[in-house]
Amino acid sequence: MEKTINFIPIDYDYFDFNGKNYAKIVGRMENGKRACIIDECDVYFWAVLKEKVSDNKIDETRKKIEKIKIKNKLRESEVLKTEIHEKNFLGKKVKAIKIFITNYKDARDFADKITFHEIDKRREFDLGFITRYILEKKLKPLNWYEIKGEPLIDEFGVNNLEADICLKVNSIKKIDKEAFIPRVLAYDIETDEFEIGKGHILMISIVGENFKKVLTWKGKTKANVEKFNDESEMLEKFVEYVKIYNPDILTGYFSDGFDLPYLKARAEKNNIKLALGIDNSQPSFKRSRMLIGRINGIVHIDLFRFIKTTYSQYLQSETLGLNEVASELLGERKTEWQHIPSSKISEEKWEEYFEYCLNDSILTYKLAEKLWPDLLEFTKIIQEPLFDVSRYSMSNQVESYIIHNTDKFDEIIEKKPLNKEIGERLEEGKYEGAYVLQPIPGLYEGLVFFDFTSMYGSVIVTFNLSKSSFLEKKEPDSLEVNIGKKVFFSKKPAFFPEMLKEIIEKRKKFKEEYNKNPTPILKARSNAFKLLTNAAYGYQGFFGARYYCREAAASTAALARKEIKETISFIEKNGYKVIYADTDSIAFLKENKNKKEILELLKKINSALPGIMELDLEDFFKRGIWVTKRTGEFGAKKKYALIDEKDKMRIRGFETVRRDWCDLSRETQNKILELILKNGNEKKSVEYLKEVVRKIKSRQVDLNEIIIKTQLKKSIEDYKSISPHVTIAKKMKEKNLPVKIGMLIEYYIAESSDKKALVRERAKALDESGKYDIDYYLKHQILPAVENIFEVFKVDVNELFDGKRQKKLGEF
DNA sequence: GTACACTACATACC
DNA sequence: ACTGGTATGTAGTGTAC
Repeated sequence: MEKTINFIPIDYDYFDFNGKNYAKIVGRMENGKRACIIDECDVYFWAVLKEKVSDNKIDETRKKIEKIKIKNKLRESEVLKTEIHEKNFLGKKVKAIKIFITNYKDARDFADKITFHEIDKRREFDLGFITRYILEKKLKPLNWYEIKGEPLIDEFGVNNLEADICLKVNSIKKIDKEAFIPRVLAYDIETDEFEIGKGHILMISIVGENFKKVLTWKGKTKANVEKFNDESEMLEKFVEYVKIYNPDILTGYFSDGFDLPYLKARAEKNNIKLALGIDNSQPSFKRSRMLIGRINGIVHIDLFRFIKTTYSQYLQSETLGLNEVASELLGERKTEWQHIPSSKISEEKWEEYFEYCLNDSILTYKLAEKLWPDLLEFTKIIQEPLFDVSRYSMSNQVESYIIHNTDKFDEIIEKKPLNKEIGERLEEGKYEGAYVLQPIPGLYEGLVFFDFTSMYGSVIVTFNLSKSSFLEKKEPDSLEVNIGKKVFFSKKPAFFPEMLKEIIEKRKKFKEEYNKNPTPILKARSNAFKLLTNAAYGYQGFFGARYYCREAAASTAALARKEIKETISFIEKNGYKVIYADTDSIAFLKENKNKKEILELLKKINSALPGIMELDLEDFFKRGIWVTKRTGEFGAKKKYALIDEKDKMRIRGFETVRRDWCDLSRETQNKILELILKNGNEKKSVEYLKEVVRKIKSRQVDLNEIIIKTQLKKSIEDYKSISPHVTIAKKMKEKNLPVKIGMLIEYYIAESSDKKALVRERAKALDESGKYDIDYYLKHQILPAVENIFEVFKVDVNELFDGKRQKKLGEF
């Protein structure tokens, strides 16, 4: 008996049954109950025919293809049928054979066997089944559908599923329904060893809506804390609570790489099953570059990964740890907790530890709520499952967007590059990128900043730069670009620039909508299109891209250079003095002109700009300072400080904004820049500097002011050059402290009897006692940060740092 | 023994 | 190797004088 449900697909999976592929999709119905639907779809790929193959030959080829069989240990696959279609491929009309097969996993093997002379290319054999399913059936994640289907009782093993209804799909119809709010459960674990599975899990916190718990087998029971006899009982209860809460999303912070694999490892050790899946399966892990943890029927989201890959560019945070990210996005910090061996934790201290653990889950839960609009919008726009979108890199997001938007263009999808092709692409080396104007150092009064809106994106659209419009040789009415050699692009609109044009238009539309009606959803939607726009250029220059086109990327940069240089000349021709420019922004002196005149200039520039290119007024600034490089007397690029008419500072490139400088030099430089920009001269800042120097020399500076933090970017053994932070990392490892790739190594530079000692030999971890090296902090932390600023005013601060006086002090 | 060029590395800008 | 190139600047290292 056919049943009808309203359904929102959340988690996508597939399985094989009798050699065929089936999609298994878990979601919710409007009453909040869980449903699972099972569906099949055509599985096929394309064989693109060479030009001018006769119909007879095509028929022969089809027959040959239809006879191909693939036999392996698991199954026997065959070609079900073939069809001939007129399609587009990279800007050309082509004839292609659509080859329907029984199992998508064998597509590549089939493709490898189709080597007939009449066939030019094979494509779309490298799409995942879920992607193919979503493309074919248009059952897009996190949209509402009316599903008609036959209830399943025990077919396909669905009787083991914790779902209220299971249907074998007959029909799918998109319907309009209001926003969906998922059931989210956040979790966090605390362990006594950092290495996965090595120690015990001391406690697990879980937080959902009106749901807060800490499970432990340590300390004492209290409100929200449940104590168990051992780790094993605690783990079993954790699974039980997840089942009771019945979440759509289970989320952690860095849980792909830590919490989930740790839980699984400890469950194994305790001989229990971590049956979190709705089919009672255990989490499974895939190792690509990093570990990825999947739970059947529940979307496991590692918020750290989503933030790192797609969200971090909005953030100011210097690290992407939970503490900094939560404090920036939520205005809340982690609870204080000093990690000590669990054997040394006293009764009262356990309570603090529970609080700490619970708070991590609370923050994670709140972050999930905060980021939900972004996750939702990204998923709906990219059209891949939430699980994948929350982990995709930007190039992956762009590529998936393309894949799910090719049907409008009737395009056959390009294949992923093979390793050999990637090698070749990498060998081509870099191409010339953006233009940066060399500034003349000085303090300037009254500045205007213009910038191009989505410059590279608008260049790609305006000049139609892409793999499909790239021409092997010059053609009539083609665009010629010099990228070291001459390359040509067709003017016939190609699908990549067309798609990007649409993305840019949507971004504009949703931004306007957001300005009228500022909801988080509209903001997320507009941001998603902005991110896609910004990533499109990098995508075409990325060696791993299906639509990689070095010539298009290099031409985008070349044309952007041309446009900004012409704009600079134009501004200068209109009597303005241009101070600085970088890639898509131009700074010039306002002089005695008023805002209206500046806007008129802008209008004049815009009327002459080609295509959809557009220059925008970014802001006016009261003052700005540019300094020299430390080596040589030229103005430094990418380093300047501004103050706007509301006295708000904007500092770029200076040590102040670099996390690998100690707070003392960052704060000193920041204060000095502030005093100069506010007062218009250096007088007060000299006094300020003198005071800082005096403090350093008289050892009045606190340890936390002089800590230098440097990231460990690879494993210790891989370093060819042993710098201070690597030395400290080594020492930490010897002391059995956790040393992981990506962590910030903290140290300070101490005095040493050996004056010739290298910096790394003087570097000390924070718990090592020592006197800070006055000379080092003066000459290597403060002086470099301020010297060039004072040089602008012809003030030589070197005498303040005189080494002799400092030595005298030390002798006392 | 020191000055200098060079490499390795980290981090920022857009 | 998992978006692009441009740029500054420190510390370590090898070499010329």
